[in-house]
Amino acid sequence: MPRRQQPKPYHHGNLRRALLDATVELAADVGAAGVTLREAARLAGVSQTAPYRHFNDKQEMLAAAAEEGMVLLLEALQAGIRGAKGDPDAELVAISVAYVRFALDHTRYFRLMFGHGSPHKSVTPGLQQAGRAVFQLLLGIVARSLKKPPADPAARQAMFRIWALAHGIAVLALEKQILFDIGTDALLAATRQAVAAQLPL
Amino acid sequence: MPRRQQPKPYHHGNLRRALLDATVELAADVGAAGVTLREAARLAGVSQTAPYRHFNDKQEMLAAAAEEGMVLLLEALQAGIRGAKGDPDAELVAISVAYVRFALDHTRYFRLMFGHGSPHKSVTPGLQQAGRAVFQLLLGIVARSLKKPPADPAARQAMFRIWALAHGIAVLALEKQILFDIGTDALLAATRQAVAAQLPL
DNA sequence: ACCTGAACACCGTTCAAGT
DNA sequence: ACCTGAACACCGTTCAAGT
Repeated sequence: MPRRQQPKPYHHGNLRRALLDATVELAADVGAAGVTLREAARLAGVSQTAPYRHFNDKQEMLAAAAEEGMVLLLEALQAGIRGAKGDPDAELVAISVAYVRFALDHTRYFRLMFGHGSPHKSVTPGLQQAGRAVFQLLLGIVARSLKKPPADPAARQAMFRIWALAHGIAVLALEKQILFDIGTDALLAATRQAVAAQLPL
Repeated sequence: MPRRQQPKPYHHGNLRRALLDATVELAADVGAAGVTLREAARLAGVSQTAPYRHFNDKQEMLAAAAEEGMVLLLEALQAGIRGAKGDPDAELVAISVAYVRFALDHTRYFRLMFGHGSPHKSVTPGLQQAGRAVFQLLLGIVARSLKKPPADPAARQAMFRIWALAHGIAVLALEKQILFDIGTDALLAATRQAVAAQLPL
């Protein structure tokens, strides 16, 4: 989506939006590490210090963009489990596949959220909260699969195993640590298979 | 290990060594992203441009340090499987646990190798080769477990699942994406359990 | 309220020069 | 061979100032 080339009034109109778009754009290759406050300002057609009107510093700008990505991830995961109505084990496979698929489909956001230079979740309450929502969604399914309360240590451990599996696949795929080629379909199939092998928890 | 405060002759003696030590030191917190050529030179007690005598650029310095870490990892993995003499499945559990343990014990190296700003394996032939050796070690075990040749796609897929699992656990643990606390022993136990659940491949 | 421009202390890298 | 010092084009961030 290319941004309009307006006659450029003194007030930008929606600078915050433009800066967040620029942030995601710049994160495409290297992740948050490739994002520069000055370059984002340039893309938004604004002076180098204008971003400070909207964010206290670079970390907050990154965190705001990562938060948007986290909300997108949450929605993708929720949509993913919709197919497996009710059955927790089917939901676990579906949510894991959705996680890896999100990493492949929204690479720029995923890199921004988890790649090089990504902001710590503690930077912003909003980012932390969005991360917690994803966490809770997964934990809830695991708990139902185990028929234990979410607070149970066993549930947390099991959740961690599933998450680590999906996250590990996504990260290795994105960072090209995979020394052999593997297509999208094969990757999703591998995810399905790997998670299924963990069941029943 | 604190470096000696010598009378500082014109020629450093072992600048390359000192720079690599400084690199690992600086990577402790944030990973390679926290490494600065100038700061490494300062730690080595040398001018800002002296590192260019030993490395073509910053990436090569990072890659050289990462390569040393990769060799350490390889040795740790080899030592890890020594206990499970011969049995491939026991070796798979052992190598995965050794992988996660390395991440916890040699955090600075692991962050440097896989964390924020880590050098691409393609930067240096040495780093690429060291990475490949780790890859081959794991692939060999998986192939023996499956009783298939290492070149078989099924072996590669299975290897990828095991690696992703161990890597995912290590990464989540280090990046503190874990929103709950979990001790070292529990983490290694979770690794053991998660890998064992994948067996037989 | 919102944005600019100069300034400061940092980078990585280059290049001529010193021993 | 090995190292220095000045220089260049970049950063993030601050601060006084403009509209």
